[in-house]
Amino acid sequence: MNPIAPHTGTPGVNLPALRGHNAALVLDLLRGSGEEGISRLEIAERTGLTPQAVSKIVSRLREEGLVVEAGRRASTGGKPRTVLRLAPGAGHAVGVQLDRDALVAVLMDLSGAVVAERHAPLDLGAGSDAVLSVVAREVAALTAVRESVLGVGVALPGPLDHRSGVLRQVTGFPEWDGFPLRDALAERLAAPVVVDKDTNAATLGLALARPSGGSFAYLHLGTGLGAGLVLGGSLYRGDHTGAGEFGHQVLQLDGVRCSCGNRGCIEALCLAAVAAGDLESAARMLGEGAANLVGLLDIDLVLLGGRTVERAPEIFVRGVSGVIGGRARSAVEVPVRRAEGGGRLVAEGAAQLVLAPLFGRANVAFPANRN
Amino acid sequence: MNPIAPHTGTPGVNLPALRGHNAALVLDLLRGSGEEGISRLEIAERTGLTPQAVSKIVSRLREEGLVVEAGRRASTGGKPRTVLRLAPGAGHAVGVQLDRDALVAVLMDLSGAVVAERHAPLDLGAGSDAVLSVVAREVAALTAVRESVLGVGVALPGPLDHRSGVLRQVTGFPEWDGFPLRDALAERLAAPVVVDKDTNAATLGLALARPSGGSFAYLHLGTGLGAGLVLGGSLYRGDHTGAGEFGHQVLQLDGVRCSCGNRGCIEALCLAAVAAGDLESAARMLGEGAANLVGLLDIDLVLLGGRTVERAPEIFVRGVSGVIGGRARSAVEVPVRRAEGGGRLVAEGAAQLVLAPLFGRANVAFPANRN
DNA sequence: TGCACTTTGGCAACACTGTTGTTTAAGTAG
DNA sequence: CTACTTAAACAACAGTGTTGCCAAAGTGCA
Repeated sequence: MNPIAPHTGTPGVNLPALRGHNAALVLDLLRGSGEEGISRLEIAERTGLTPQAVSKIVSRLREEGLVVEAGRRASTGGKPRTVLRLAPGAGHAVGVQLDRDALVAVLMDLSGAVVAERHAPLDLGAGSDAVLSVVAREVAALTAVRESVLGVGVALPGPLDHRSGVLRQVTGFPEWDGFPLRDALAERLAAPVVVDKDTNAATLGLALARPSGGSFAYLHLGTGLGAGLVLGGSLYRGDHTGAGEFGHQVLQLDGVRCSCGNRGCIEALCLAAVAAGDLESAARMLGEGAANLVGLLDIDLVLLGGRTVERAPEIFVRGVSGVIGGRARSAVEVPVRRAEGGGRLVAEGAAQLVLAPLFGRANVAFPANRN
Repeated sequence: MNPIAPHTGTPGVNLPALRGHNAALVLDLLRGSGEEGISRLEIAERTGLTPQAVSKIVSRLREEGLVVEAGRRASTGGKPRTVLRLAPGAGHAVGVQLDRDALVAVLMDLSGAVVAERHAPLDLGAGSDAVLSVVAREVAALTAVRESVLGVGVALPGPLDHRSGVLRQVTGFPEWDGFPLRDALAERLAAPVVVDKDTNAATLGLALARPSGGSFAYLHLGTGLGAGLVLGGSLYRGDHTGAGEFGHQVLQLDGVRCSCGNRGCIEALCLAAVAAGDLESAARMLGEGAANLVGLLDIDLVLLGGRTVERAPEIFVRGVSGVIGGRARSAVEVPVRRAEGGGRLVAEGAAQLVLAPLFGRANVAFPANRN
């Protein structure tokens, strides 16, 4: 790829791009292997590259300090395999979740482990300057001692364009409409910044916690209802970062009026049931929407999260699972589970917005990717 | 990629794979340029490859007979650009549509033009032997004089696994359940065969008719209701070839009973309205489902097709467009159009199942891809 | 008609990729 | 201690796109 004259259309691949791709692949396998580690030959088997190619790639990564040898496996009759692991301290990313009334920030190492965490109150309606100041303060506090901070990922509710990092109208806070959050923060922090929707960030975090490949949906039921989609192993944002508009799916043509102006939106139905204290009913309606989605996208797995789900996870898991199982047009059963991660899910995902490109796990254009 | 020991996980890329990728990219641009052609420098601009790299690639493709020079552009003050075109006769593919009562087969050249066409009656319930005989006869008639037939694509209704080419229970014809159509046909025809759902084939055909990139949905309303999805420029089949199950999306929780056992499926609602002669109402309900899908997947464009739509295209386009426009939560308008192609859409798409891999436009594993 | 200039595209040398063939390292088994 | 097995590195290699340079083929103006 020519970095000077940007091309249109599908990119051609040259040797540096090839090298980067394979290196990212190896790093991703190392990341996925976690504490256990992985040997060169296992990497070769999983990538289809020759052992010698893997040796060369690993050798380069070791020189860069991203990979370390960590013991050996038991012998199977010959020389034992050398275990490789990601050098966790080689890089860090900050993830920030901006919510209506609170901020959560984490410092994450390359392996995905959270090494520091901060919480602060926030008033998203207090104006951009005030909000940016809080963010800058918390980020500074997290990165005070650390070097090698690769960038800052920011996740927040509401529609936005993750490529340009410009917000659209955040629900309830019209003053943010058109605000170039990414560039403003990047200048203030003097670090690369990536911005995305909170559901997308959470979903990315969940995606990276699983082996690559496969498809799942993350349904988030809190003060609103949204979804994140992972299709074929990678986060699907849509062409305008608008994918995952799950809450305003119409489930009842002549149903109750929703704040969006339509009738019978699943969000309105669900939240009405929650307000009435009927969580079982809310779970079943969520299940109907989930079943629509599962059928449409041929999805393997449904994960549930959000404050309302956390109030009674078993009820929601059982309810959603029941409806999907009842529809079951395919032979394969689709498991429904509660999303792990709890209150830090979004902030962790935000940090992964920065790390994911290193592992070839993001379609996000990340400014630090110049090489 | 090592062709002997198949790997698991994301594939590593080596020089042959890189070469193949870039060659496919160039071929796809040539295909997309159609009659007009495209010059080496334009290819370089669109791929980001250097002009010299494009020259080398084009030179190889010309040696293989896939590309020819065809005149020159007007000069802009210097040596005029040489126009390149795909050599249409360099290869052909056969596309076969199997429907409940009829067969349509086309012979397509590399450029996507149909050079021959056959229609025949068919009884899909007459048993595999009888059906295969009809297919073999029609394919033989089409390929009698031609050489260079790259393979045969077959599209038919009902669920199946496109990777293995094994049918599942075709609606209304339980005797096909588990039949290995791809392998059986490949043996009988002594040619590579690819099998896919009819909606997927039609959608692939539509996708190849547009510039690469972008997302759209093709909604097919005939005796049933299905959808094909193109996300980020490539056909999305889902992990088990089950994506596009649009018809059994529930739109009315307490609605009329559907043949699938549920209540309020959009297919049941639409077809009931059609049966009652109320096409406007059917169009609006189709629109509600389409709007759900557009929001969920952030889609750019909706194409409508199928026998029922063809009865009154304007009504459906207007009805669906009205509902989507009314929901419009994003700033961008989503156009709704009738799918071009008419009765040959599926058969043409079936042929494209064979051709698409040459242009890097398919995630389908095609046996002829050994290199 | 001739000359300067612009633009396209090929040729040659090059840097660097993963691959192949071979060797060394580091174990187990008898 | 020897024979065998397995892992990983070393060396030579084929082949990719890139770079630098030059020939080809036009336009435009004196």
